[in-house]
Amino acid sequence: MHTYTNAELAGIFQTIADLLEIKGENIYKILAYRRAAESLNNLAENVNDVAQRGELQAIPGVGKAIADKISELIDTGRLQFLDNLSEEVPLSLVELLRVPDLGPKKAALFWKKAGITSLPELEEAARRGKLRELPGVGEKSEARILAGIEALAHRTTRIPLGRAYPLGKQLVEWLRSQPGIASAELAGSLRRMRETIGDIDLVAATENPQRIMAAFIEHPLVEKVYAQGVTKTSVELRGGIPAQLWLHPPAEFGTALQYATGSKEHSVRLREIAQDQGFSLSDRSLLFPDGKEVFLGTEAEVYAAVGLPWIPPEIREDRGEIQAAKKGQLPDLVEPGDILAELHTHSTWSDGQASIREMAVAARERGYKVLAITDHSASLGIAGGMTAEDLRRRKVEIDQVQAEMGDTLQLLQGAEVEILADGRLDYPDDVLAGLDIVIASLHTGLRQGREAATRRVVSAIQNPHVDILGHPTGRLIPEREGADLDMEAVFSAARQSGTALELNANPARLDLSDVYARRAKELGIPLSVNTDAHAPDQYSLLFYGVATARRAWLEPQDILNCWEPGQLRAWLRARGEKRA
DNA sequence: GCCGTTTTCGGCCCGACTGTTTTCAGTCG
Repeated sequence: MHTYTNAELAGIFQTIADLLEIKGENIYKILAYRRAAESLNNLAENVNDVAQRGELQAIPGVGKAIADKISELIDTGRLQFLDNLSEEVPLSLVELLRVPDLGPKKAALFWKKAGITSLPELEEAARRGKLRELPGVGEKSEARILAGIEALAHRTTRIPLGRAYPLGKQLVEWLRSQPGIASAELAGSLRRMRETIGDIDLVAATENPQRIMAAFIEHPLVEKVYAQGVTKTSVELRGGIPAQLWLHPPAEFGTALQYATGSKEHSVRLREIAQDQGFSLSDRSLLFPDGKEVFLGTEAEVYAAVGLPWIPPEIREDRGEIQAAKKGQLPDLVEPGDILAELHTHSTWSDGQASIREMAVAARERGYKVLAITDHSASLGIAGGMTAEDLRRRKVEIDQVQAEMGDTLQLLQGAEVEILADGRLDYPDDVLAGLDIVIASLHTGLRQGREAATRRVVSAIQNPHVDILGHPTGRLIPEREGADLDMEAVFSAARQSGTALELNANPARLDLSDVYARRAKELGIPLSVNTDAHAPDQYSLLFYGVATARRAWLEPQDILNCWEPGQLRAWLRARGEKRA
């Protein structure tokens, strides 16, 4: 019995798809492997559990053949099919596909005609000018490949949302300010608000693309121009972030924006529906068999054309949104304005940079009705954690600020208490009982094994004083994976005790992830979207948390922070009474 | 290889751009 994470299995099937593609296998077979891999990545439940129940074929895109392969991997830790395949096609060829503009056909060519099987060999051949001797490869291609290899070496794979979004927004606003631009929007994974993005996609509507493109490549953020066309231009921004701008006439803006937003999988589904209804859908238009072409200026018209309501970009991932839209059952997604409470903040009593009063005033200005001050507990020395005595003194200050705020803002006495290495909490129960709200979080010992880490988190969840599990996995994007947790065990414990799970809004965390948060919702576990603000300006990070909550299909009733103060206090009180 | 209120067999999305080409193949999103 071998255990794999969903991502590991997905990676194996992606590799199989890559190898088959280099081999020149039927494209639809390859797509089937890719679809199965994508599906595994989107699966919130661990695939080992699904396998144990014998329900692998219930996973979308997994049929008998792939289900058998998953079972073989879990049973034996190996896959005969892959072993045989890699005898035929060297595994190391897969890394060539990471080079931009180098696909399976070129990889096969380099391998068969020049004996190249790895990235270093490819680089060497390109340097010596050997590639240009091959059919269909010229000097330009050779230079591009060399440049691509160099770019790979110093590119941080995917870009965190928090880094890309401000840049994207700046460019969109610049576009909108240009004369002759009818509209401009973010597109791609950035508009869908994925936690990391590959490049910044922009779409704008204009009748004068030449002039806009010319101005775009002169923008101060643009460092390099990869490719420039009339409808599409690819550039690299300062800091090595790739960006693309598509320009379309205003009449085509709807189809263009839909197309550029994706996801690819979502758009494939839309096109299938269009095909069924007897027309084809492209980024330009709807095309009917009699040659009639229909242009659509808004996305809503595109969706209406295939008989669907407009679908919010954040859920366009082919994770059931098309089916839900067909049935008129799209979720009523949470919006920033629905958030009435911030339940995870720090003040100068631990590692925050602002006083309780400053945090409270700023919260009131944002229109919040409830603010919890949740400073760190003592053992987190690096963050100036508070002793029980500190808590008593802080209470006096919170009470003072509360008196100043009157009934405009309700302050909650809280703490973010460490979950210690052995699973105990950093404050004794009688101290926890004296607080209005308790968040329990992991900050240390994240490299413990799966069993120990899970036991730790589960025991914190089961402590009746704990209301919210803070940033549950402890991951940091992009550099740290987070604790290796058996998430199903965590969910099951949370469901049983009614403990809420946090969706930490900091773009470096976004923890729980969209996939896990959606799973939690499905299980009826309450979620709490918080910024973990250490200063008033960090309240604005809420935007990223809400976006991720939307990706998780969360509605206001699923989130503590959207509840009216009375309902929230009643929930906290009820948990308090259960403790007593 | 997957999948089905048309189907268990025969489909499976579409177009732009680039480079190396005299009409197209490969890559990308």
